[in-house]
Amino acid sequence: MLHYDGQLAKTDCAACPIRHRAVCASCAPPELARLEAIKSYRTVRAGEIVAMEGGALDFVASVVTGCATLTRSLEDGRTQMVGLLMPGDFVGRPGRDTAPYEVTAATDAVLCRFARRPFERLLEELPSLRARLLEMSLDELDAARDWMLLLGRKTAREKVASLLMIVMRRAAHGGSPPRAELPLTREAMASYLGLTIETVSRQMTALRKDGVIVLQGQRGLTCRDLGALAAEAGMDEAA
Amino acid sequence: MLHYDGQLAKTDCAACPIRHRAVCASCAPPELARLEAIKSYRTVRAGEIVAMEGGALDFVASVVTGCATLTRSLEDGRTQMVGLLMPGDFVGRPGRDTAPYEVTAATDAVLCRFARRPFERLLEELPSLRARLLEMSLDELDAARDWMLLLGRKTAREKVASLLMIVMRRAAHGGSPPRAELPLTREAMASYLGLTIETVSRQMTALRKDGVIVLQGQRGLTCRDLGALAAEAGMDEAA
DNA sequence: CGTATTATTGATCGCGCTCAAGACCTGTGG
DNA sequence: CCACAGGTCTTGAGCGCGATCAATAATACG
Repeated sequence: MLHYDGQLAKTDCAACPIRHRAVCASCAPPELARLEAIKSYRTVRAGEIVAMEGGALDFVASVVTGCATLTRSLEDGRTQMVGLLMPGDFVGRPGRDTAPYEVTAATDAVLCRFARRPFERLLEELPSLRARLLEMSLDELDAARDWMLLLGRKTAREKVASLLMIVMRRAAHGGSPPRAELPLTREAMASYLGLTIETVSRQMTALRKDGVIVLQGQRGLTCRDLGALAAEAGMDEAA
Repeated sequence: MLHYDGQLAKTDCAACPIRHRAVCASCAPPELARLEAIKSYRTVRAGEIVAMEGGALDFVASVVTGCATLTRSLEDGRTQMVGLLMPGDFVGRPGRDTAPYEVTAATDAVLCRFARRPFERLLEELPSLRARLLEMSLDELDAARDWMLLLGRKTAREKVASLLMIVMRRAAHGGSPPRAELPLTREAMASYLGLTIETVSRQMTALRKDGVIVLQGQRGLTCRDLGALAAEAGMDEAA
């Protein structure tokens, strides 16, 4: 994983690791220059709250490195993760000035931030930016709907396997056998899956004992047979 | 509820009941004319499948009257509703030609359809159309995230109360006490909530016996105290 | 080292599912 | 009018999955 601390302000967009995936992906160089003029990087530490549920959100941002989560809560403290943001993903909502959910850094992370107002103006002026944001929003919506199927109908074992599949797809360093570092604590996994920490832990143990996965320490994850994991997850094998 | 059968082809957009809410809401008259040139109405009967999961979807549409649902399924038949479309809501996904979920009419419904290709071209040419679709997609995403909190963390009683709140907000005929017709069968409610039919039925009975709601027949619903219902749902009272 | 945090494992409980029966509602035909 | 069928909804009895409560183990950090 790249570390930008210190030299971040100097990084230009052409060298950005998420140049081709983020909201700016389809901007041509002149458009990119407009965005670059209003951007600023911000490093946040694991656990840091970036925006409060119901609080002001006067910027939007792309996740450059690391991992952030969106969570919603009930008054009595029950919480549910409603978004998992990986590098390239977009935070914030143009046209609204308060956050409907809490945004938290799951790991140390770097954000590429834009003040909301100037970004909204650019959104009106740059068709490729608007088109890309629409495309990303529709992808998010599809992902949210898959997630709803998971929350509503899958068993605990299927839920855990599904999350591991998602992580392997998005965070696996290429290599054989496929390997990844879990960006989430057990608590965050439980929040994602609508389960308790204990149940997540038990299912991880069960998948390990059944030979579906191998764990290295608390975060390391290897899976020799992604097809078997997908089957446990009740997903199409189209990994 | 309005019935358009027969005279549908003649209805012009200016008289459309969803003119100010649908994807066309922010189009000026000249833009509207472009849309009007490619639209066609389609009436579907309750229960009719509009698009198959994984099947071709060569059109997009607005729901004019009635109610449609989006559902995703696991291979063994478990299904979860992932979208509930009321008048004004948008069906389909520009830029993708297969449906990632099944689209079904929950009640008799009227759709205002646009062939996908021509609609995509208009999307590129009409900024107000694109802006409105982006806004609607972001609203859908927020709604999906609320729904995820419901699926992951709410009890059966809270889930049922939440659904009744949503219906009262969106479908209640103004009047005191607030009254609405449920557009969903018990089966559809269960699919929405990630519950079984039996549990939905039991919770409806419990809410009735506790005086929170009054049922007229199988579909009629009256609620004298929306605040009490919101409290049962674990929602903010901002109805 | 000691302390705090995070993860695992065990024992028990209870909510919502399953299986089953019966009630109600609607339409059809005699 | 009733008889019957097919569907939808309600109600009951019992069970099992995942939650809860509790203790222990592993890891991180001063």
